Amino acid sequence: MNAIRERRGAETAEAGERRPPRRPRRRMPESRRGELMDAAERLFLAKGVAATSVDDITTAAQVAKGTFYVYFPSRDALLAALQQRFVDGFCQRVDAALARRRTSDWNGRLRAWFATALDTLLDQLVLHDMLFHELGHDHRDLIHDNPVVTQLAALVSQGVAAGVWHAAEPRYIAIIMFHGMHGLADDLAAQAQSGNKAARKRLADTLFNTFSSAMRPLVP
Amino acid sequence: MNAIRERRGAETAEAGERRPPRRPRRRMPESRRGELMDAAERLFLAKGVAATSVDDITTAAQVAKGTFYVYFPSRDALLAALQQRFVDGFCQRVDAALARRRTSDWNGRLRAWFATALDTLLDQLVLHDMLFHELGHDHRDLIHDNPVVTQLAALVSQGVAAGVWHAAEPRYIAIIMFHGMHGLADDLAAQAQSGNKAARKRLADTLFNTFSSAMRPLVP
Amino acid sequence: MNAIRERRGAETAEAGERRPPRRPRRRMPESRRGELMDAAERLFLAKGVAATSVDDITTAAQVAKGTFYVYFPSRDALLAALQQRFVDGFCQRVDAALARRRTSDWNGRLRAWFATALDTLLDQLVLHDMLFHELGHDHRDLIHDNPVVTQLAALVSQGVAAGVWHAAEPRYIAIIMFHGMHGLADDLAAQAQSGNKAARKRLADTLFNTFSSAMRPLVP
Amino acid sequence: MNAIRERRGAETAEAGERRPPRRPRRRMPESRRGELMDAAERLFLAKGVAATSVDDITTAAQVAKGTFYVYFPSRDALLAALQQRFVDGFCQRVDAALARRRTSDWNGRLRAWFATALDTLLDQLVLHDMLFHELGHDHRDLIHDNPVVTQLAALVSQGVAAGVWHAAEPRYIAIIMFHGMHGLADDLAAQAQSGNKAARKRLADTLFNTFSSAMRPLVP
DNA sequence: GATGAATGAGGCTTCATTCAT
DNA sequence: TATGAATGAAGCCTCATTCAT
Repeated sequence: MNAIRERRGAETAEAGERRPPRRPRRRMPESRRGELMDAAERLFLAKGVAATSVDDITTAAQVAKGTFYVYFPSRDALLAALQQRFVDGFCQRVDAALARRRTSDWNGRLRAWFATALDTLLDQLVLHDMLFHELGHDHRDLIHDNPVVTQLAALVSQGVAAGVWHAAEPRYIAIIMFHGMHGLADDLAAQAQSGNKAARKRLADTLFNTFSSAMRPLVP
Repeated sequence: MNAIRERRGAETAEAGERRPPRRPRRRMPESRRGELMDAAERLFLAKGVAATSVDDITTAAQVAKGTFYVYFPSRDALLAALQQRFVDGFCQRVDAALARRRTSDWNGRLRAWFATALDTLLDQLVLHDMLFHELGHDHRDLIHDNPVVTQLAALVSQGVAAGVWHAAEPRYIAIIMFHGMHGLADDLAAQAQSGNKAARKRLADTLFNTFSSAMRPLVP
Repeated sequence: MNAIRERRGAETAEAGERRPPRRPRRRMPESRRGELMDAAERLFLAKGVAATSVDDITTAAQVAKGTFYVYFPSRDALLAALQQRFVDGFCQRVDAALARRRTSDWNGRLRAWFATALDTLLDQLVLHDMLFHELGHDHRDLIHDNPVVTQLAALVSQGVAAGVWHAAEPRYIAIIMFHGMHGLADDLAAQAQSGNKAARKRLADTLFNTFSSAMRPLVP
Repeated sequence: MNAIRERRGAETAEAGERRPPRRPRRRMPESRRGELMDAAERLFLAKGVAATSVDDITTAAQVAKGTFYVYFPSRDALLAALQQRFVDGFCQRVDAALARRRTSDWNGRLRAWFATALDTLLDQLVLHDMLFHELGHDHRDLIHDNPVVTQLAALVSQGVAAGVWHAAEPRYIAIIMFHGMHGLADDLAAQAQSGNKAARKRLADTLFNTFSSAMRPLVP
């Protein structure tokens, strides 16, 4: 706080015309917090994280600027909340997909992994990039020390243990898979084809073929 | 690239009461632009792209603020120049490495590609990330329409044409290779092992084995 | 700095209509700094320190808001500068007045001290109060560990040593004198009579009589 | 006055993720107003008037923010109430002390005035300064048109009328006394000696001696 | 070419106060 | 009475960029 600059409101008052009536408040308590996050996500997508101000967000969410700070201590806190929400959603979707296959169906699960991850990512690729690339380094660990990579590495290890795959370094393979998948998704998006289902299938197939081939045991 | 330079201290001049008049420096005016780029690169590395102002850059480069705009039309233009410089350097190194192998030595060239790319990237991974991740979306096309990927795709295609490899989608494979390599590099860096030569070798081997295995022709 | 919120100017650009021509800058270099201090002083006097914003100040000084921060690192820094200027001026005036009397003219010098201090204070009493009362405690030491009090205490001590006055605690007396004088000045100002020369004289007389009487040696 | 109270810790509740619902407290509603004043006083002392928000106060008083406005029309009103409470307490203490002396014991009463005023002030000097210096000018009239000064002036006048003292301008003398006493109190506090009983006595003696000497009738 | 004072459009936060419940 | 979510006006400060010298 400043040395002086006494609390406002007092001397600012001057004339008696105290603030005009505001528009109705206290709408349905449908989580103002979630509404702010949604609005922010929409704007980030539309004009970029950097170009979106708190003002933009509150305007879009139809609340007063000050309301933002009722729900988030700072603009950065919103970013973090959005990231967490993204990762949680991603993991949930992939988990669910894998859970629908039998444990012993190794190739089926690997194929499902690629297909679901690709789908999930492409469905909100731009959002993902906004959230995780436009951020400082510190925040990107979420994607590096990723539960997703860990999960994938486990799948590979188990397949290797089961004798269906060969891989000297399961974790490395998992990383290559994850980032390879990511690169393809980016590429598709760069061609404005993220929505192209056939293209997605082709990508998933390429990934599956590439890695199942790469992990083909030497002695069949 | 000469990212490593004098390092004239932290340059944070504490804001003295009255700054002494800067002696008119009569260096080769040719070098000014490069000096600004070097200073910027140093600062970006040290405190991040977003946190570095034009003022910081000119102060570090020991020129007046206005001078910046003599050499760059805008702050963003400097960023672009830095990116270009990075990509050029990367390509040069990889090109040189490949050029040392016989054209027919496909596996040798692929192995060389991985090893060199990994080395080059790891040598300046932080800079790379600053330059290509902390940027708005518009600027990241450099990485998508990447000369590096194109070059790699060509290598794969030629190998396929020569009958030594099998790949239904050479470009996709190239993308997977590039991003897989990238992911491993990031991972190594995340473990603060970027300088570990043995680890680098292991990574390059994994990449080579994975993809040469993935591209193994069905009928040998 | 924020995690993101990339430097402005870039994406804010949007349309090509880059900032409109500004009004002529680079006026006479008649110390913009001093002009800002003067403007601030005027406003502080008129509406109070707390109620005066940086914006008000720059508007009054006819410079852009940003210009303020070219000359002062913060609003508080301006306050400090203003205080220093005030104390310096006060001391100078009183010193000059005392210097015009012979050293041996003890009563003359005491009388001169009261008259000059009262005058100086009353001439800018409101300013003084703004500057030193509306401030946090830390800043008020300027008035406590005051060069003025010290100087006054010295005068008393010397008079005592010379045998013309009696005072067991010269420093205490000096403090009482200083604050008593201050209280009378405040009182006069509270009656909107700060400009009343006759009243000032009466006050100075009262002070002189009171204290010369209080310090009358027991054995004349 | 009950400035010293429970002292429930620093009250800075760290802003937890979700605040637990405050249990509806059913205290004597009568005490609420006083509790708010006490909390405010504690906070003002601890962090300054300007740095203390209504929110801080209600949090410390363990009531909802809105409750504040049930008891005070504005933040300023609280300040005024606090000032009034202070002045009342001061006068009461001094009155009580004077009442213990015989009316005709002029010097005894003057001495008692100095001693009591000094004690009272020093006991809560910081609070006094917060309340009366950190305020805008408008509010400081309480100290100018001071009941304390008025009371003191009356004492002097009566003493003069009784022929025991000489003073051309009783009111001026009273002002000088009051502010001189104040200055000495500040000085003692500035040396962190407010609690030093011996020092207080010395100050009171100095004041009494100074002024009884100053008011010594010319013809004894 | 160089310079650096000046600009002014924002950005982020804070907080006194209101009012539906 | 009591509550606390919501408000929105202001405030301070940053910084890319311009331009007279």
